[in-house]
Formats: sequence, C-alpha cells, structure tokens
Amino acid sequence: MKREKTRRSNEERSETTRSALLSAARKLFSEKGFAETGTPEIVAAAGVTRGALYHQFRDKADLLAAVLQQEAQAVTAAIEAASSMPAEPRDGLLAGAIAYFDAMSAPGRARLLLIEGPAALPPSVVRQIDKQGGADSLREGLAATAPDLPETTVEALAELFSAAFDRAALRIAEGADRAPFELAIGRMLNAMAD
Amino acid sequence: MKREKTRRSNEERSETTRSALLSAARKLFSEKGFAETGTPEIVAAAGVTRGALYHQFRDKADLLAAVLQQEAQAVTAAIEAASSMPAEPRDGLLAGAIAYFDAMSAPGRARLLLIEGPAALPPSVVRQIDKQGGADSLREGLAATAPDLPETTVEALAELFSAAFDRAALRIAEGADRAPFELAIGRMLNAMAD
DNA sequence: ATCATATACATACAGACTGTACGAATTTAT
DNA sequence: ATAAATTCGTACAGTCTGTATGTATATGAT
Repeated sequence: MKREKTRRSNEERSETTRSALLSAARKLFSEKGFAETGTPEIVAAAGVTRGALYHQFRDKADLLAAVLQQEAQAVTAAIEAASSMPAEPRDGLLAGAIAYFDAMSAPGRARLLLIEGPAALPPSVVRQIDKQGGADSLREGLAATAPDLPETTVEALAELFSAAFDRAALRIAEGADRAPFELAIGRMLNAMAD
Repeated sequence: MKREKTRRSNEERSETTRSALLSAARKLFSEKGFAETGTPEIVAAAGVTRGALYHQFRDKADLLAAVLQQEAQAVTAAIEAASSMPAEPRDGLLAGAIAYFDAMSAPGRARLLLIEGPAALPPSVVRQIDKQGGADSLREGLAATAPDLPETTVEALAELFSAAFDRAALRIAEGADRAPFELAIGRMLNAMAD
C-alpha cells in the first residue's frame, strides 16, 4: 500500500492544477456568474486548495481573464477552421457570422465573453481579449463589400456588425431560433453591398 | 438652540432617504461598478445608515434595479420628447437613434444599463427594465421601412439594430467620435429600405 | 389629547469571502 | 548532497452582506 509518488516535474504539476482550476472556474462562472461564485467553491470543484489558486493566479479576476482567454481562443480557432476563401466577400461575411454563432453556442460561452467579462474586468483587458477575435476579417470583408466608404465609417460599421453578431449569439445561446437571426444578418449584409 | 424638529410625514421621510440613496448609488455604481461598491460607501455618501438602505430596498441588487429603472425612464422620456412624426420611416429611425445616443450620453448611463445591469441582475429583471425602451417603435419603423419581410425577421432585425445602437452608445460614452457611428447607422438604415 | 399600532431608522451580530503571510513539501540547480 | 526555487497548505486579518433586534417618530382610533 505504498503511495505512488509519481515524481512529476513542476511544469506538469502546474499544468494539472491550472487546467483543473480553469475547468472548474469555467463551469461555475458560466452557470452562476462571476460575482456569485466563491473561490472556496471553485477549489472544491477542482480538487485543490485556495493556496494553489492564489499561487497560479493573481486573484479571482485573473482566473476569469484566463478562462476568457481560453474561450476567445476557441472561438477564433473554430472560425478560422471554417473560413475558406469565398468567391464573394459577402458570402465570406455570412459564413463567418454563422461560424461565429456555432462557436458561441458552446454552453455558457456567450455569457462568459459578453456579460461576465465586460462587467468584471477592466476595459483594457476586455479589449485585449476580444482583440484576437475576427475583428480584422470583419473589417476587411466590409471594406471589400462596400468599397466606396471612408475608413472611419468602415471601422464603425465593423463595430456595429460585431455588436449585432454578439447579440444574436446571446439570444441563440438563450434558446432563441437561429434561423430568423441568420436571415436578418443576411439581409443586413446584402443591403451593404447595395 | 432647540432642535428644529420639522415634523415630516412618513412619505416625505422615505422619499428623502430613497432619493439620497438612489443618487449616491447611481454615482458610485456608474463610476466604480456594482461589485466594487460596498453598501457602507453608499450610505456614507448618502448620509444615512445601512439600516435605512435595507429598509427601503430588499438588498443591494434591488437598489441597482431601482437605479436602472430611473435611467431607463429618463432615456425613454428623452426619446419621446425628441420624436416627432417624420415623413419617411427611415428618418424617424435615424432621428430615434440620434436621440438615443444623446440620452445615453448622460455620464455613466451606458455603463449602468449595458454593462452592470446585465451582469448583476437576473435576465427577467433586465428584460423588464429595457422593456419600456423604444423596442416597439424600432420594430414598427423597420416593418414600415422593409414591408416585405416576415414578422420573425423583423423581430430579429430590431434586436440586431438595438444591439448596434447599444454598442455605438457605449463607444460614444467611452469618448469615441459620434460622427462615424451616425454615418454607419444611416448607411445600415438606408440599406434596409433597398 | 391619549394610547396603540405601524412605519422609518439605528445598532449589533453572524456568516462568508477575499487576499496575504507564513510554513511545509517537492522539485530543480549547483 | 546541499542550496535554492517552486508548488502548495494553513492560518489569519479585514471587509462585506443580510438579518435580528431595539428605538424613535408618525399615524389612526377613541
């Protein structure tokens, strides 16, 4: 009955507890919200102690930021995987939007990225997180679709479409039908092309 | 040196402390966020005690809900004041959007309604609050602008435009230029009319 | 006006949570 | 093998939230 002391490297040990914490926090933050989830509950679910948490992360908000980083990464990966060079830029935009809805349909993801994050983290951190989102390709697609517009208007349009995508993703995550939103997005994109 | 015991009615007393609490909470919630603001700080700013707070409001979240109720009311009042019957429905939509930006430019209001509220209050309460927003007139305007669309698509479009307006209001509140957003909104609305 | 009741508020308290300090164990470097 | 660094466990101080209980003021009935 000897203890199997699998001598693990520090890197391995850190990785194990980090991912256990990230997984537990992801689940609890997305189900109950950031403010309503306490660190005792998180570490219990992860099977570690609060000491481990505060060694791996600066504070609770830093843990949330790490969770969001993961989620944002997953979203961009899914979108890139779905994006093939389309003939028409409008088709690319619509395909990107649909891929975004798919990616944001992961349970709790919309709430984490669109509700909890903006409220709990400083704006600079939030910007840094959704920086790696498909903002660039959205701008490029819009610029290609409506080439006559000045740069600043394209910027604003990209921001507005991004907001529309986010809202649609939230509603879909809340159980709403996808179809009307995809139709509406299609209509808006169509309209941009004149 | 006798105390001026201005015998006030209960209604007056409640109204005084309620509005003092609402004012102090509005300021602190919008500047530091809901989670980062403690009730001791609120009552100190309002010049009352925590006992008064918990007598007037069920809990901290209920106080936030009351603040948001006020803000939403102010927004709708401002929009209604600015809305005159326009010749073209599109003009009405654009005028409504601009009035919305104006109303949402009140310091901290965008943060309160669009960030803190959704994160701190249950979805049912949030819906009830922005229920009285201009959602109806937005739907009607869109239906009039694009009469060929089915009802569900109009619903979705209204939701998406509402999201776009919200995002624009947030960015403007953060100090961004209004002009590009108004141009972009105008473009999107123009486009809907075909 | 007097007394009873209800309302508005003040104070004290229990429970929980956050972040930190400090110590123990294990791994890494010399 | 020993020193140093990393990972983690435990204990603690400070703060906050919501409640319970007591007090003062207002209201309503007689």
